[in-house]
Amino acid sequence: MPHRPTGSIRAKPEPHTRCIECPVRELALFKGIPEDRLDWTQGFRQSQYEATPKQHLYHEGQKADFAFTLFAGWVVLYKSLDNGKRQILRFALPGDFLGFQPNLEGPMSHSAQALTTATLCAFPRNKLQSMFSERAELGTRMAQMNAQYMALCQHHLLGTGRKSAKERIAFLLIELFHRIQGLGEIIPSSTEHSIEFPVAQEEIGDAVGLTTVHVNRTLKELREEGLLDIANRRLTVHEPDALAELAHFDPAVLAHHPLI
Amino acid sequence: MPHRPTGSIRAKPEPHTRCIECPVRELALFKGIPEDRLDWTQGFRQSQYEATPKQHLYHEGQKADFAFTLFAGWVVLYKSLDNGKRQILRFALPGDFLGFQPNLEGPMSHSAQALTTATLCAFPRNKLQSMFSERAELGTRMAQMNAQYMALCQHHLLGTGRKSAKERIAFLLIELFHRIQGLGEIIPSSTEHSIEFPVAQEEIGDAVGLTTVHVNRTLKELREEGLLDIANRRLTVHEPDALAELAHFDPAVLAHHPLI
DNA sequence: CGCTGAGTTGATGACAATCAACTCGGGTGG
DNA sequence: CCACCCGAGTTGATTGTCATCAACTCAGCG
Repeated sequence: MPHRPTGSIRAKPEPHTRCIECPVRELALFKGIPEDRLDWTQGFRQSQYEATPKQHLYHEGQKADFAFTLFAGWVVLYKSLDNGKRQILRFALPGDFLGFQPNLEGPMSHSAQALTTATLCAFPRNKLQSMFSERAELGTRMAQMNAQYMALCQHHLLGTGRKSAKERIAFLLIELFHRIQGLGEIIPSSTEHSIEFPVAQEEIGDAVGLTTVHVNRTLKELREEGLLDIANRRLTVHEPDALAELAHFDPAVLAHHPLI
Repeated sequence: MPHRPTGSIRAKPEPHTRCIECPVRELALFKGIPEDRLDWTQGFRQSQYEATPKQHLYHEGQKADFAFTLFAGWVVLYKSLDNGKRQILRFALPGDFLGFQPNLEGPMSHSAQALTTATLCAFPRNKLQSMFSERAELGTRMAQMNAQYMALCQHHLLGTGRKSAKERIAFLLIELFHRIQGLGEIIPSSTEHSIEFPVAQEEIGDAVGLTTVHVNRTLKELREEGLLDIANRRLTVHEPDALAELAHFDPAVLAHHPLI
């Protein structure tokens, strides 16, 4: 599966959401920026984009023009091997920042692909440098967000390295369940026990390092144990506590922490 | 293997190295800070510490008093599972920053343990907050360093998820080889083809997600193929290019990139 | 109505874990 | 000084988890 480009990014038709009324602002990079400075932040925002399912935002190994704040939808970040295998690094959800890396000008270290229709706020990469130098507290905020993503990445590393198939899958599902629940009203269609879940079994496999066949069998086990159900692009978690325990998952790691 | 505390951190006897003469300053958090401001940075530095092999700097799940810049020696960062397994997240080398995470006041997300005698520069965690707000470019620098560590973490995730035992081990070894080589004269005892390597097979296993037995067999294969040798706490890489190719390793990911 | 992509199931095999025994070198204490 | 001890490394035999290959179901859709 080469995971090729499927088109380029298209600007969303006007009107664009303004920073001041942005639903995810307090989750995202501009958290803590005073309201009277939001005209400044808006100046750095090239415009809003809409991506269609399977569309790539940027490609591993190629230079990219933009970094993004995700407004709505799901995006996967992944790395590929030349034998066709891929590893999903992160499921990006609304509020997440995509595309920050040490060398802002260099080729991307990974690819980003929309899983659903996704709305994004685009920042020209060549302006990020001056954005960070003009308002240096953005650097601290970026460091904090990055540290959060790092914590997630480290949890998955622990999982793929040291947990069984069942534990890994359980961890991924309960993690995504909690992350979506944490977004609250921003994701309207979630209920106490279920969330919209536009993730195929193949993607679960690519995230936890298993084949689709084995993911399928493992999901069947979890289903038969009454822990969860996946049907119609919807994940229902019947026993969140039992699932969390099986997965060695602690919801505290997802909490939003102060720093800015 | 419970990996328990093995003592608490001891202050290094005077005199302490001053920031201005710090050998790793340009690799570390204070890169780019003008020389005439280094008295300021020094004010945040509690003091220097010396850790002995196997000693812990902080423990997963417990609060810690300090974050550190590593001066000299090797430190491993790892997470544990209650069944006794552990996953090494990163081998920290001189210049690396240890202990930054989203909630500076909360319990540590992972443990840090010295592999060799290690010299560290300690920052009280409760002062980090004000350090970042007083000189906000430190935030940007921290974000950049974190992004670098993130890239490493993602490479390892790709490895444990999608590569064979041989590829993973090859990757880890060539990565550490290049990182040490990149430190140049700071690590005097390295030569063109060999570096000091205080890493036991058990630690290699904990890093790449394999048992010591399997690490041993795989190292034997690599040795018999003439790619490398490990003996007397020293790693010799006979065929760096072949090893890098086997590992799908690109040295460019370790390059130091500008941002500050 | 047949096509397609995702999901499901079975049979088989490979890779790595596990269990167990043994070597070897460095350090310690008798 | 030597014997013993211990931790790290090495090797063999066996088991188990997950990959691979292949076939088939099923729902959605042109």
